[in-house]
Amino acid sequence: MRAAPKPMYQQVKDLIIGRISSGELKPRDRVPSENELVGAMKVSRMTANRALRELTDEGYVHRVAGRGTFVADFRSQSHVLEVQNIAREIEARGHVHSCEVIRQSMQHARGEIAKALHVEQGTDVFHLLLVHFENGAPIQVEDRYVLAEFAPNCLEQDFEQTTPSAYLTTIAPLQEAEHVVRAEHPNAAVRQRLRMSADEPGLVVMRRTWSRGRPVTFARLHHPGSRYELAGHYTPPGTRASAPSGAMQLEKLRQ
Amino acid sequence: MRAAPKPMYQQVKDLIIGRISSGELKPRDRVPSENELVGAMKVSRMTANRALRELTDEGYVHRVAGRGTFVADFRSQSHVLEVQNIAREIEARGHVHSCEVIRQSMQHARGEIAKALHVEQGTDVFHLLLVHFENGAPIQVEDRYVLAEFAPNCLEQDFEQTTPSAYLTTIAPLQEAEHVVRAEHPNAAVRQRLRMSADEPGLVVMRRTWSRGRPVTFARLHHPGSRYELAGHYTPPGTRASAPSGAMQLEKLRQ
DNA sequence: TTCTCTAACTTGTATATACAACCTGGCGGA
DNA sequence: TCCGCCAGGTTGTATATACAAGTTAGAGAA
Repeated sequence: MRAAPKPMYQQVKDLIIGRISSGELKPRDRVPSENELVGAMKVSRMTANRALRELTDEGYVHRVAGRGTFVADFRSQSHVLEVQNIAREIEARGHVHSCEVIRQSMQHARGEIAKALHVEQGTDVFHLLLVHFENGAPIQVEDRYVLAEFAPNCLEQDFEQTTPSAYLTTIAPLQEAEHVVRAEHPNAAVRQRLRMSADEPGLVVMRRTWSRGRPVTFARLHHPGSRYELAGHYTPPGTRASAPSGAMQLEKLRQ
Repeated sequence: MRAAPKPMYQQVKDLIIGRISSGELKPRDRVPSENELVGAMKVSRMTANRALRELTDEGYVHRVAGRGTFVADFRSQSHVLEVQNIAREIEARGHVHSCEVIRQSMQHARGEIAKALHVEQGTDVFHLLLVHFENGAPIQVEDRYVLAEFAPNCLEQDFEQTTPSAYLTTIAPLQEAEHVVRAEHPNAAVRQRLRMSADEPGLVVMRRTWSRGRPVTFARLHHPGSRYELAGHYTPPGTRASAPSGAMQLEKLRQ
């Protein structure tokens, strides 16, 4: 059985993606121009153009006529981060975000953490426990584990200034994300940090993120049900949205 | 001020999208071939090819070499329906889905319903109230409003056989979706139908869907927190997933 | 009738070429 | 020195052409 040879435009795409995934090309770095690819890979300019254009659609790179092609800032507004950056979300509402670091330590992964990150029991991981505030009111407890190998200088970061998700995206592209949303009563420790009453339901987002083909971080995000909700708006690519800031409108509707 | 003329490939795309949105072209209908577009719109074949190729990437059409281009089945596995079809979701788990219709009536939209659907107070809407069961256990109360003008024969449907969302997608493409997820205590009526205990938190998904540029349906989906959770897996387009059925794995992780 | 093969049409890819618009650095003049 | 302009590189689009490969309908043979 012979593998069908990949089309040239796909080979060009794979080359660029490979350099980005490996870290050889970092965000804002310049990607070879169409003409350079013509010379280097012996393809026509149209083929190089198609490859770079598709990489643009897929969010890997960003092109400016007259200047060149550049590795995209990981992932400016892509789905992957849609739920992720709570600081930006709060600021977008015009409110003040602040954050308190409860724990920032190195641990050995055990049980479900090792399982979630696909590593052996005992592998080094960083454990972060933060509380995020919106205008002074606690709105999220972030309980996060990060593969130590992936983010070696995690302990030196000041997460009261930069959220973990913002920090992690500066290290490498986040390529896949998985989340599970659940309603449940938080345990006493979380409830106290979120200043929730005993019978208030909590909204928990469990989130796992991949980079370079393997899971690198796993987080449990606890929210008070009375003060937090998740909103999403999906438009098929290539359509201009017809809903004027739709999510905001729905947020106003109370049952 | 002169509007810059749109590029030809975009004009071709707009033409096809227009015919699909208007209903002139229905799912599985044949779309003009590249050569027909060359003749009809005076463009080169490469330009027609680019237009149809991008429409493929965006999920509007589906192409088969040798046969032609066809309007895609709305929306086979796109984001828009990701959360939507609970019957398929339950069957995918190998469980049995059943459904009980509590109410199926015509009403006049008032208050927040009229607001959510962007129509005048008193506009005709259908009100559906269903309970979905997984292996006999109630798992979702679906409280849905549908614009009567959009789905005139809504009262004749047997929703115990076909879920409303499956039915609605046969009428017209669902182009945009918006949802808000919230944890809250359900009211007594919902709690009773879902056989929830008094202090069990509920997971509510409020969902609004657009077709042909306007909102056509608005639904509140109530779930018992102990038996239901939302899972999502995002992969940037053009990447092959590296997580083996990732969402299923995370589902196993209990705190 | 039934089967086979071919002609015609379809998409998928690749190249060479062309022109427009945009951006930057550097040269030359004031 | 400072400013303006232009050359050359970059992307964006469009066309004409070519060949490969998948599909189908129908002609023609058995």
